Amino acid sequence: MTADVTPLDRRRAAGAETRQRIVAVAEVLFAANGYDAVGLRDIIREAGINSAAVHYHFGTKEALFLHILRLRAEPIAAARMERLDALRAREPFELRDVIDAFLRPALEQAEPADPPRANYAELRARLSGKHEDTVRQLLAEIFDQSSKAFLDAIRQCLPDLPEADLYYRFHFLLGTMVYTMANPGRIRDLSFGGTDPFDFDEVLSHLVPFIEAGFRAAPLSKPAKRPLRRPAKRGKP
Amino acid sequence: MTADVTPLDRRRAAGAETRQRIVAVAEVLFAANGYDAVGLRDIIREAGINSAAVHYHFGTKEALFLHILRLRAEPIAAARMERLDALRAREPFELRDVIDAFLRPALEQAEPADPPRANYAELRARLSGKHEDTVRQLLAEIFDQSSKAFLDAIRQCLPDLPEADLYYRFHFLLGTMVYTMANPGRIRDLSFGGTDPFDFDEVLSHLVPFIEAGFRAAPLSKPAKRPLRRPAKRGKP
DNA sequence: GTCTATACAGTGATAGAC
DNA sequence: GTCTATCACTGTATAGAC
Repeated sequence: MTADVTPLDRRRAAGAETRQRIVAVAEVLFAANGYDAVGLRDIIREAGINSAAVHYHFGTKEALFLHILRLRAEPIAAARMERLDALRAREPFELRDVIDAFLRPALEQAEPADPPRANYAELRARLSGKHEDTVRQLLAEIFDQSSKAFLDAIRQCLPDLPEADLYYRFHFLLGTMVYTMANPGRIRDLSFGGTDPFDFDEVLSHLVPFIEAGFRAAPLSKPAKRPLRRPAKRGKP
Repeated sequence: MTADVTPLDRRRAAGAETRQRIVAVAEVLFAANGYDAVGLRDIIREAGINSAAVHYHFGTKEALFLHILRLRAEPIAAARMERLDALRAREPFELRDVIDAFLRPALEQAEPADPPRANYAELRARLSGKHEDTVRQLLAEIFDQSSKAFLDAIRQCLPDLPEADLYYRFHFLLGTMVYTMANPGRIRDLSFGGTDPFDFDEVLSHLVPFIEAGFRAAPLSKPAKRPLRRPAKRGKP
């Protein structure tokens, strides 16, 4: 039985372990120093392997990064859907709970972990503009489904809000979220140390009411260029 | 008189022209392709000069980029102060006008120009994370004065808003602004072409009411330092 | 003072031996 | 499946012409 472990099996096992070690080392370095500041040679030194091993397992440095980014982004999308399903289970739900369900999974990840790992915000923020298109495509693939589900939920809470306003305001929601996650400590600087560096529970307690009020602002309903179409009260297409 | 033009003067004039051409070429390339995607060799080829000329005038590629960024950022800060002064000349002013005065100069720059030039949002967005600290320092130097003036103006409009809430909400304001400027066309994607790609006047007409409503939301008015800590609500053993 | 020619140490990627 | 050797390319630095 034990003799069934062939040299090939042992190599495969070693390969899988090498792969894991590359990811573990790379994600910490990327998150701490940024994509461009980390050379492949830094990764291979820390992981005790050869440069070609990275290329064998992941192809390119960019692909390695995207692999890690996906690793941290997918749980966020999943957690959002889970929370939204929980809300839908006990309708009617409140707008603020929908907003909270969307934001919390993303902000939670910024908490420090042991063993240290990257979080989505750090990775997303520290990527150079060169790979913008690839990243945008990856994130669209991961987040589009849940984003659409949340747009539906918000629309359900605000049936009188014109579609254009809904999309604009969801866009603004994304802006505050990304900026807040990408700039922890920024609030502290502005306020001369008056607020906590990054307590995601406190951030959420400020962010959710802000966004909710924004969503509840009077819609534009401007008679100008293009009269905005009424959403036609779509319940289910 | 005309004989007073020495060879040195001619060299200086030529030098200034070279400097200008470097900036003109570099800012278009940077804005279009991103910092990392543009090599110094792309710039020198397009400008018809040698690589050491760039090194002579600006020292490093990063310094050249920061020079251009400053060139586009400073007018924004100046325009903000100008608009705020105009508001203060006819007090009392409205919160929405303060917000508009802050956002409009930044968004206006995104309009296309001829000859083509970079705008602040493109430059800021397309920089890699490697130079984050340097950029943050530069932008702080440029924007801190006007930001503080606007914080004062907002505080004047909302005298009952606690300081912590003020800073948080100003931070959220920055987030929506940066994200919107950095992602023109993002709204169009979300809404399947329902809204304009980048009409800064339309964007402002949506953004200003959203932000104003956020600022006017009920403050947290938390009694203790840390009331948000749920003592032992953890359902996990 | 301004700029050209040239060289240098670093990067990510790759071919091919083992 | 893993490694050595090497590639083309990057940003930077220096010497020296004008």
